[in-house]
Amino acid sequence: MPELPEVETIVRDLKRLVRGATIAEVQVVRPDLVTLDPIRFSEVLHGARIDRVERRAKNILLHLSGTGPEIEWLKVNLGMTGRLLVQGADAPEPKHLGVRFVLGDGRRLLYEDIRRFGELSLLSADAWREQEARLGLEPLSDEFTAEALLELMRRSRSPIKVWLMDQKRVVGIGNIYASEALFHARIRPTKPAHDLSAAAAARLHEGIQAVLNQAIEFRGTTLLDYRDAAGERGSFAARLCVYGREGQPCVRDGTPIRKIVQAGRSTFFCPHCQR
DNA sequence: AACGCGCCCTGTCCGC
DNA sequence: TGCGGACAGGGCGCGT
Repeated sequence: MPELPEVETIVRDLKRLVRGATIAEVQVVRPDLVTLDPIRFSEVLHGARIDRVERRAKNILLHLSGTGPEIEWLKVNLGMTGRLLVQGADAPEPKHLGVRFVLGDGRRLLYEDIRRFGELSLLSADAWREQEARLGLEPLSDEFTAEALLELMRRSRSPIKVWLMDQKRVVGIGNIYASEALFHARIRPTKPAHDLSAAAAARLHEGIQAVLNQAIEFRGTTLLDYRDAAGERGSFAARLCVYGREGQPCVRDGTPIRKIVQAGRSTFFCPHCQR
């Protein structure tokens, strides 16, 4: 579901809405969503303060104080259908509620997840450092350059579209933005990563950043389930060039968009202008 | 080591 | 209208 732009939108919302808030009470409605024993999970968070909100890859990170020395982070991965919603005390609760955080001022921070592929985990500073070390480059950071991208791609024979979705190299790109970035760069999704030229790497670098930044501007892509922290949809879906547009004319040259399956996921591209 | 596949789960849509 | 199957934004663990 949520890729970097959607997670970034939620993180920006949460910074505004819950930074500095205390957690008065926690109820775990769906125990399979939390990594700890649900009773322990609630106990640890009781009375904690959310002092920072960050994004790394597709994870939302709440930095906590008042949890004791063992636990420093609440990491939320939204999976396909996860949502983090901030609501007033008497707003109706969502149907697929997973975890309810009652805040000090009475508002609720709610984790909802229809398919329950998401996960909430409590981590020590060391445990998070270890996980974080296995994640690839942030595509909107200064370390992500066309040269770095080219160097990383040289090591893999994977089709470039599949390669882009692997969070060990570059993070945050999922099924929608992989197709979109390749369209912008005019690169065929089936091309082996190590076959891309320096010029293609430069176009892909530009395509990735342009697509992600625009999607953030439009508060993400809502196909069906995605919502921001206020429960609102993103509006980038109307700007997608290829994703979900099989058979419709390419916005550049009118050729019908094709859909193929790679590593079990749908890929969309223009067979004429993506070579 | 790198890569492909099945699977976790619920909801929706399409063809018969 | 009902029913089976395919498919949906992610990521893990398994086998080769």
